[in-house]
Parts: sequence; structure tokens; C-alpha cells
Amino acid sequence: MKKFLIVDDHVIVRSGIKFLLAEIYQHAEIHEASDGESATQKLKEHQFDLIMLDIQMPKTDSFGLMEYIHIKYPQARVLVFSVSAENTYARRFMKAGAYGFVSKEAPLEEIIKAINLVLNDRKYISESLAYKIAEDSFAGRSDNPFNKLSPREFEIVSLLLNGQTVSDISQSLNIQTSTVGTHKARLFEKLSITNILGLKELATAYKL
Amino acid sequence: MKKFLIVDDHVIVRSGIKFLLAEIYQHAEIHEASDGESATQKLKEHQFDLIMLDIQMPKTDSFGLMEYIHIKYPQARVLVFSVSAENTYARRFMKAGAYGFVSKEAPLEEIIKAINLVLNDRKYISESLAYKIAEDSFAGRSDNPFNKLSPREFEIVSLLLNGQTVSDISQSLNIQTSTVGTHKARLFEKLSITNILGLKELATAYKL
DNA sequence: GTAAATAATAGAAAATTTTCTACACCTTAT
DNA sequence: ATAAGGTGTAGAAAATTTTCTATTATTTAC
Repeated sequence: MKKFLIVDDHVIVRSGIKFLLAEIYQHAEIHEASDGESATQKLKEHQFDLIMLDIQMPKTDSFGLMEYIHIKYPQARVLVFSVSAENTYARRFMKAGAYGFVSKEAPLEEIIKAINLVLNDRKYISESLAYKIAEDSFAGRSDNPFNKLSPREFEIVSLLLNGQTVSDISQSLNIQTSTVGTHKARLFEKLSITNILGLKELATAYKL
Repeated sequence: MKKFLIVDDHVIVRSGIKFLLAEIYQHAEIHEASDGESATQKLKEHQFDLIMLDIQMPKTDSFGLMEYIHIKYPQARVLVFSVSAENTYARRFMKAGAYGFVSKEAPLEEIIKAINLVLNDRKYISESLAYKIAEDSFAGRSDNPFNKLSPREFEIVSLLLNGQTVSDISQSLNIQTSTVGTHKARLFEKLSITNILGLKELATAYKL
């Protein structure tokens, strides 16, 4: 009989996962924890086969919890859940000993697949995420997308984040607006974003 | 027999709610929609008693959906879900015809209570939220600059923060780009900002 | 019950941004 | 040494956004 632990602060999400697990593993014993503290308590009391860990919990350092589980209970497999398919997090968690990483947005089949694989000691990350990671390391780059930019492009990123418009920038740098436009278009392309908010998000994510 | 519709982009959350509803209402007919489009489709096909609506969905304007439901299917009760207990949103949704507003972080009992009340034509908001709203109106305060905005302006703020351009919005809302432009200019003026990054900052500061 | 303010809407013109194409100048690798 | 690729630059055209002005409801205030 398998033992599961679900760590997530939202009762609705826990129920959803519980329901899902109960469907696949008829005789499973399923426990829940809504924060790091109750999770460590549960870990003391039981020996779990699989831990489903949400990574965004307000009062809990889920990364710390991940490391703790990996050191203290290395036999337990951890499948990490996140709201958005975010590769920065994924890599760190996998490195810290997680066995799988799956987005809450993923279709049911993918989630089930991830659970089954992880329970059989195979690692799992979604295809799109795998692709992203592969793409990054293939380029021999660190994962910081801003490294792809040329000096001039990076300069323009700063000004853009400073709230300057294309024409402001063309004035500051004494170049034509079309030149600024070209730089902007090229850097958006390189960063795979479509608007200033995307840039802001990236900059925040990479603590620029 | 009650008919329910769950609108949420996360399959896990939908399952959680579904499971919960099925427990309380044994013979309920429960439908799901993962975005605005499939939701409107479902609405055409069935007459729902209760609609559980998540307010943060990437590709969907949930506020617009709320208004649409209220106008097109006024008999349907809508219970709005949000990740964080956020009062700015709550008030607007209630005004737009929602019957209840509950946080995903709320304990199960509270969620059940909300569902039951709303199904019996009673409105529901959480105690903490009620308190916040009361506090706000007591102080008669305009502390939150977003309160200065008209409903339409606020709607446009959401879409703008969602990364939509002026023309995207004009399409979504079926109005002219110049109209969107006017709204945008007016709301920028009211919020004393000059660009989208300022809006993003404000939104972050006020936990919008 | 009427006047005044607020809200939602656009048409037209002006301003700005984006796109497309192109060119010269560096590196860099074969 | 030459081709290939990235970089910085724009002109011109196209597309989008902004601004200005104005109309029509709707709400609010007195």
C-alpha cells in the first residue's frame, strides 16, 4: 500500500490531488499538510512513497522543505507542483533532489504520467520544460536570458525599464527612433517577450 | 437536481471543487470550463444554478465573463473564487452581480457555507473581507487609487495588466481603439502615472 | 425636476511606434 | 581571405496609439 503526502496551502487543490490519487491508487493512504510545519510533523509520523509539493505557499519556504526532505528522508520521492511552467524554479528543485516537476496547468494525463513515473523511480519534467532547459544549456549559456543581448540592446533594456519611451531613448542616445525601434524589436525577440510587462517580469525574475 | 459550472484554468482546482460539490450535492450535474470561451459555450447548453468562477485566468477576462453572465443569465448565481483575499476585486465583482466571494485559502467549512448560502439566494463574503470593506467605507477613504476609477476604466486596467495592447482591448470589448485610448488616458491621469510600468507598480503596491 | 458632474463612446488628426529593408562595420571561424 | 554572423545604424511605409473634441446617457446633487 502506497503512502502519499500532499503539501499545499489550498484545501481545494489538496482535494483535487487527493481525489486524483485515490482514483489511481485504490488502496492508497493519503495525508495532507497545509504548510511546512505540519508537513515536517507528518514526515516524522509516516514513511511516504510520494510527496506532492506545491512551490508557492505564503508562509512556507518550499525550497527549504524540499532540501530538508531530500536529506532527512531520501527514500521519499518528491513531485513538485507549480502554478506556471517556470523553468528557473524547476531546475533548482530538481537539483535539490525532486523527482519531478509538473505545472498545475498541465492536462490530467500529464499529471498522472508524472506521478506514475516518479513512483517508479523515474524522473519527470514536462516536455515543454525539458525543451526550454535543453535549449538554454545547448546555447552554452547560463540561464539568464539577458546574456543573449548585445551591449546596446542591454542599454536600451535599462532605459525601457526606467519608463522611457522609444522617443525618449532616441533623444537620450542621440539616435533615430527607428534605430531604437529596431533594437527594441530585436531584444524582445531574443527574450521571447511581446511587451514591456514581459520585460518587467523577466527583469524581476532574474533580479535585474 | 442542481446544475453546477466550474470555471477555472487549473484541472486540479476544478477536480477539487467538483469533488467537494459532489460530496454535498449527491445528485448534482457538474460541468467544467477552463476558459471564457468554453464557459460561454457551456452556458448556452445548460441552465446552471451555480457558477464557480475563478478570477485569475491567463487568457480570460473573468470580469467581462461575470458581467456577461449577469446580463445574459441573471438567474444563475455566481460564486467568485480568488487566490488571495483581495478586497478591490471583491467589491467590483459583487457590484457586477456576483453572489459570493471566497478565497481559495479559506477553510473547507467556509467554502461550503458560501456555496450553500449562494444557492439559497443569500449573498456571501468572508468575514475578513467584510471587515476590510467595512473599514474602507467607514474611513470613506480614497487611499486605494484604483477606487477612483470607473468600472470600465478598471476593466481596462485588468486587461492592460494582462499584457493586452490598446487594439487587443478594443477587440475584446468591441469598442473603438480611440475609446480605449480615451479610457487609458483618463485612468493614467487619475492614477498619476505615465506608462504601463507605473500601472504595474501601483498594482503591485496595492496588491491588485 | 433640473442642473451639474460622471461615464462611455468615437471621429479625425497628430504623434509615436513598429516593421521592413538595407548597409557598413566588426569579429570569428574555416 | 573570405564567408558568415552579430551589431549598430536608419529611411520609408505601415500600423498603432494618443490627443482633442464632442455626443449621448446616466447619476448625483440641490
